[in-house]
Amino acid sequence: MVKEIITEEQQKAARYAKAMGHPIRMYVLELLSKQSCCYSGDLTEDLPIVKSTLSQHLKELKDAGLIQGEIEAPRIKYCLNRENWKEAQDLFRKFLKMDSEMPEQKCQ
Amino acid sequence: MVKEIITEEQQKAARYAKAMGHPIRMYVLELLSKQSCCYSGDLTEDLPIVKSTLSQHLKELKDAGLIQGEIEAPRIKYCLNRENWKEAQDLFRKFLKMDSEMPEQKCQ
DNA sequence: ACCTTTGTTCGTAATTTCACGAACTACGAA
DNA sequence: TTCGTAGTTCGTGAAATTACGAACAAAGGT
Repeated sequence: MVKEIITEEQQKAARYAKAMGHPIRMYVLELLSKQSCCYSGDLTEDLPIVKSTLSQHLKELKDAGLIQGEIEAPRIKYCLNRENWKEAQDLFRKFLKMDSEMPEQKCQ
Repeated sequence: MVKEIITEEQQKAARYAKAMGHPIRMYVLELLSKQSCCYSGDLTEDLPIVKSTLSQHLKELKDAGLIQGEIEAPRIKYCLNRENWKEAQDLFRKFLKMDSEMPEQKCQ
């Protein structure tokens, strides 16, 4: 689906971006970046989706490595996966910084 | 598909993230953030996809507002859409900065 | 043991994404 | 005007995404 000219970093950044590519997931990430943790139940109360759909979104974030769940019976406590969150931050920062202020560069 | 608790900014950020959510598109964006413009033909030579597929990816980036094409017959010159690129940068910067260094915050 | 709460998994359906090749369009050059 | 180059659009599948409700699993409280 890709090739060697596409770097490992681009692959990773795309993976994270994809996980961030939905308003619900963006909302969850932003919440978790502000308040350290949350429970699925609290989210379903605020969000316009049923719990099973939310569960899928959380799974996507989990699969992408951006969040992690910790059992705290009978609930599950969700937090950011700090390690990967940092990696995503670094990747995006690098990516975003990339062109900050460029006059007129070569065109091809 | 969403609701009011999800902010306009989150919607926008998610839209940009979605467009960035594929290695090919990430590659193109990174290239354009480095070299100001490129042509589709140059890309197809390097990338492992045929031109019609590339055209679709470019269209997605265009629809998301991240790039723009300018006719330069017989080719089309692609550049970043500076205005929206800046908006995306700001949105992500804001988002990424959000938790930079937090000790231990309230959990719900 | 049984019930309640919490969240996941399953089944389903509609939509979107991704990729390809073929056909088409636009435009400059011969 | 005909030809070649550059890129888009169309048609087609396969796969992934999004969403829902129903059923299920886990664990604490009664």
